Amino acid sequence: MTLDLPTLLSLLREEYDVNSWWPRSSPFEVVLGAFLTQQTRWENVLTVLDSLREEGLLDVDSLAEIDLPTLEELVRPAGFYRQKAGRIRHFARYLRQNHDGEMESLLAGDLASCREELLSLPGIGPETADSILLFAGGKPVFVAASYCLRTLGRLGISDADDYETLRQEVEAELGPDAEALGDLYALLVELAKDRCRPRPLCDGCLLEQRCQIRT
DNA sequence: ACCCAGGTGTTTC
DNA sequence: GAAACACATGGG
Repeated sequence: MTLDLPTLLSLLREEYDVNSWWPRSSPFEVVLGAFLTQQTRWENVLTVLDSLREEGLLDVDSLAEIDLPTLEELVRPAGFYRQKAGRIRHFARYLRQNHDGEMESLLAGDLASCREELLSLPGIGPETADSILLFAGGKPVFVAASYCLRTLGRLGISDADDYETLRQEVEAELGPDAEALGDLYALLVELAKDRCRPRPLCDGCLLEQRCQIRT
């Protein structure tokens, strides 16, 4: 029996919980999380988001106006703090300058132009752009992270070898269903975190975790 | 002490 | 063009 994407999705939904992924945060907060989580554990991101919230800085104007050294100190627990602080402040300033500080405005256009605009900003690459489109904008895109590429490859579900190919493949197979696309991405990451625990996903289809597999 | 994490940008062959 | 490197803290 071979596994298709909808089947894998329902199997993973039985195994893992995905409710912790951006639990109805504001779109702007999703953006902050998307920057902060780059190459960083989510627990460390929460530390930063919590302290920003505590300081009352979790809004566009505050972060557009904050002085850099202060923001750097707040971002420090999430690593790469100088880069991330600068990029976050730049995003806040850009949003205020070009979209009246409203994420709804940034996310208003068609998918392709939104994506292009996000990708033009410093610190936003494919994964961050698609995370924002999906989790802040509710747009039906798949975040084809390296985890997804590797895991779907190992399962024999996809032979895509680059980000764009896998993204389009999955979007074509699951259809424009933002919830399904988001769950699949989140669940594949949960699966990857749950390393070194071989797990039968279906008859004759054992997913060995990536004990020695590098991302 | 070493390896990795919900990547991106720059430099180098 | 791809590969290699820089960015950096925190937890296993």
